[in-house]
Amino acid sequence: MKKTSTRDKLIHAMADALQRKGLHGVGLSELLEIAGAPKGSLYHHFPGGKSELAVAAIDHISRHIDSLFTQLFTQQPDPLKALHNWLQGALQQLESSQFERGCPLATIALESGPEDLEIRAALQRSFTAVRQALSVQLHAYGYPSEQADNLAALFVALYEGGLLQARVAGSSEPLKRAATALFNLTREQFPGGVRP
Amino acid sequence: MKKTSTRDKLIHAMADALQRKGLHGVGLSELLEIAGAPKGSLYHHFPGGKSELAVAAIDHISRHIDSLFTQLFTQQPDPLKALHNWLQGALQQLESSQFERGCPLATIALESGPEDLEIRAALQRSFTAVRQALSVQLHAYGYPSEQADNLAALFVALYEGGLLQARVAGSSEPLKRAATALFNLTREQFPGGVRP
DNA sequence: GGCAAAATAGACCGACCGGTCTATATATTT
DNA sequence: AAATATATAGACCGGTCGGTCTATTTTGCC
Repeated sequence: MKKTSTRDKLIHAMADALQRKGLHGVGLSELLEIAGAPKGSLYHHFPGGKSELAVAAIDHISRHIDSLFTQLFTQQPDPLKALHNWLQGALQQLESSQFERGCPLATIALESGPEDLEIRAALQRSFTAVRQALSVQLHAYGYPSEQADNLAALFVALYEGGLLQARVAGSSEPLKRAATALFNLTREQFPGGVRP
Repeated sequence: MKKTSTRDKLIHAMADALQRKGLHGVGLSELLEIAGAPKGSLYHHFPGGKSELAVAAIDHISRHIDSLFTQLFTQQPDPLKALHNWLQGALQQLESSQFERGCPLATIALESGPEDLEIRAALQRSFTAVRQALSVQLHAYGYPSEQADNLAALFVALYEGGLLQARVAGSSEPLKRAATALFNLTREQFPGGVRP
């Protein structure tokens, strides 16, 4: 019953590879084998080759994050708690993959150079959107927009930096510790959990 | 007057490449050209090839960070201010390189898989040492050791996640915002700048 | 000076890289 | 059914990858 188009299978294969090993870490042959597609299909759907596929995968991931956020913030209106849930989810994914699957965009973000114009543009869009979405929620929660922007950047940094550390450590401890520190700080800012 | 040994030139070339493009992003030929050395020298000094050189570079970088820390914490006994200086330095390096030079260990940290045993071990050592050094300073400053550990992990996350965001954005703003948010939070914890 | 160890030098190798190209099959449209 | 666009299929290519190997030069030591 799976009607997954070849195009989508390619995008998924690339997205998965990006999360696990990054752009330079996967070869086309590996990608094609996973997707179960021949080379012709790749260059039919993505004439720009590997990097065009990467851009498509980044966009796909970005949309996924977006829908995940709306889901999280709907289930849990307190954005700090929603953010906590977000980190929990990321952590679980990391653990259940033996610390292989971190942030799906981080590796290619660091691998890409200024010459990778479109990849960089896609990444920039995605990260900006994430910070924006977070900031909106924090602002609605009561933070002045300047503070909300700052806090949004800090949360993304916590996510990226925490996952990176956890991956290297082969343990969730660093991310848990960093998250605890940040949540304690924000909690102390609003003692009793009441917002200003 | 330069007495730099070939071995050191190779390590430096690799360290620089790791910071700019990561392990998969550089070829041996490029490395050798930068170092001004032939292939024979590489495999003479590092029989394990590229990855052994990478380990040596990671260790080198780790030692560098270590000495940078002792310097920073000596100049500025208040660890929060020292940490601020640390971020300032990283930011300046990032800016003055057109956002090419971020954390020298982050890219390879994300690229490496569990199969890269020694690289992972070297990275783990290095990150653990950094957190440890930070924690010690925070503890000496008055934080209970548990909190100090947590805060150390958070600061490293801020550094890694902030640099990553700044790199993608092509702007220091995300890191500056994240840092501002964190320093405001820690400042509010000790109103007036006095510790508990 | 003579000799061994260390280091430099680079030709060479097979494997794999991303990418191109032609041929065939499958829908879609008329 | 014929014609046309869309998609699949994979052989093939030049270039580069990391790595090996032999030859030569430089260094340190007696």
